[in-house]
Amino acid sequence: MIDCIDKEFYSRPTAVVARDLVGMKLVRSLVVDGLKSRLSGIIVETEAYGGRDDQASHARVGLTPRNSVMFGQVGRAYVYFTYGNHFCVNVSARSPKQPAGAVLIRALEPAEGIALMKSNRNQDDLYSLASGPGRLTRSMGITPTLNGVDMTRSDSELFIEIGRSPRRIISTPRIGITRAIEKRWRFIDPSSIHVSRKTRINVR
DNA sequence: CGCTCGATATTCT
DNA sequence: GAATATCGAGCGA
Repeated sequence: MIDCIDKEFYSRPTAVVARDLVGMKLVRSLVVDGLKSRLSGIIVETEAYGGRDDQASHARVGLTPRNSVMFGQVGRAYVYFTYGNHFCVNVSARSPKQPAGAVLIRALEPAEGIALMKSNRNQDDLYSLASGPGRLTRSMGITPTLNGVDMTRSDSELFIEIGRSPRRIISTPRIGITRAIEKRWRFIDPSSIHVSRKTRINVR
């Protein structure tokens, strides 16, 4: 029996959830050529995004069609399209007192279904497969059709399991934003090389 | 290796 | 019209 992370885990302050998700396993269940397949990776980089009080968050402007998952039930997938090319995946998480929040998953260390992930990315280099939010959604076949999916159920197409304990977790300012850069709400496992280029530069 | 640029949805100004 | 929770191609050093 494998543990799927439950709603209680996500019903805590978003930054705490973001930190605790490092080391957990993101699982994508899909059907390829009539066969049920499983893709997974250990989460090695996350970022927390809050509500009105977080000027870097999509939720800072209040509820819109795009960010509605951030205001809904915790433990749901928030998938959005960005920069004209890429998808990013978050899981909604927040303290019960807060109106909105989500954790952006920024990098994975590939675990299961690596051959299919390589095929999805048209890329053979293991270290480039899921080292970045746009890369990991592509390698795992995550698109906005999964927006709103309940990630606390192991029969969902996308969910998170207990993984391993990272040796160490570092926090730094978030990447690719211009507002609220003082918040150190990015969490990474610095022992993993499966991280974005920008991350590595920052850690060094 | 580092820099610039294109892709172009959603939202903001 | 401009900015954005990004990535990879193309180019020059």
